[in-house]
Amino acid sequence: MPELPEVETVRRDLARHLVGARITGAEVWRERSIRQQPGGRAEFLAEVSGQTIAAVSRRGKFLWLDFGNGTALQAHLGMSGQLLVRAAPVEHPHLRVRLWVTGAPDDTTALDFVDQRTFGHLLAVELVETETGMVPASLSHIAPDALDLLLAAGTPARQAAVAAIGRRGTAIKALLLQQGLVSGIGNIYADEALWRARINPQAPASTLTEAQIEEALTAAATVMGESLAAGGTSFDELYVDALGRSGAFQHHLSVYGRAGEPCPRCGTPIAKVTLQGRGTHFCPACQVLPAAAAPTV
DNA sequence: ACTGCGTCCTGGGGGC
DNA sequence: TGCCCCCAGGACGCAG
Repeated sequence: MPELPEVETVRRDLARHLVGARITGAEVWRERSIRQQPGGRAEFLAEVSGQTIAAVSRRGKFLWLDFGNGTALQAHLGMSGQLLVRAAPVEHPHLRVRLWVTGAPDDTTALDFVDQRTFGHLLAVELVETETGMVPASLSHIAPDALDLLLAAGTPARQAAVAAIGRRGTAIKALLLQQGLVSGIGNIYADEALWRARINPQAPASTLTEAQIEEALTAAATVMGESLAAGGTSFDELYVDALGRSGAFQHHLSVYGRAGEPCPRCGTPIAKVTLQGRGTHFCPACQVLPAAAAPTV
């Protein structure tokens, strides 16, 4: 499942293979993959055709091909989306959209959007100016991402994120997943970050200290940084980079997908519960609920 | 305003 | 062997 490290890996690949290229045309096989385009297929084709890719940018799990003229092609990979650069057309059962390009830095002639579960999407958008640069207008509600917040430790943006989280009575894990508070964290890295910070995922954020919330954010940024260095996490074929290569960080996960296995820190079997509809992994011994949040029986 | 659940979608895997 | 049901989850919509 692509989260920040996986999306950033893809972004870097796309920047290397596509900056300077011009989109000559597009084919849409699955209308659902461009479902957010108000004018549908015709508008999508008109907006991307003829555009030159000036840069590839990212915020959280969203990335966009910046056309350098105030417009862009936004992409979200959802659960199973892949953006694959091709030297020649490749058949794929889950190919949803193909962009044809010319003038790439190498032999790339196509960018394929492959998406088995179709939770991802492409959307031609306009960019708006923000304090962090030009971003798609459709993403103005998406917060700065976790890696930005790490770099900005101690700054007002980070303090604001910590305060906004600490005000809420919701389980800390659910808040880490809310892209409007801090972006880029998904189910895997939320579990990993909270294990590293020794915080119970079900703990209401308002029962945590400011230092604990800081630690959760720092842990999220740290684990995602490590994953980025390993090319991301690939559980199956659903995540690969833009050249189709798998990542390696799945071998370094401490709790996610390891229910019943010993906690790497204390040996206690890792527990798995459902929290707001999401599989949640934690060590019941290392990650105890704060007394203030303990259930009153 | 905040909270939490349902919905979308597909293929793989478990169970019978 | 075959079939059916459940499961995975990011973002958003909606009800309470």
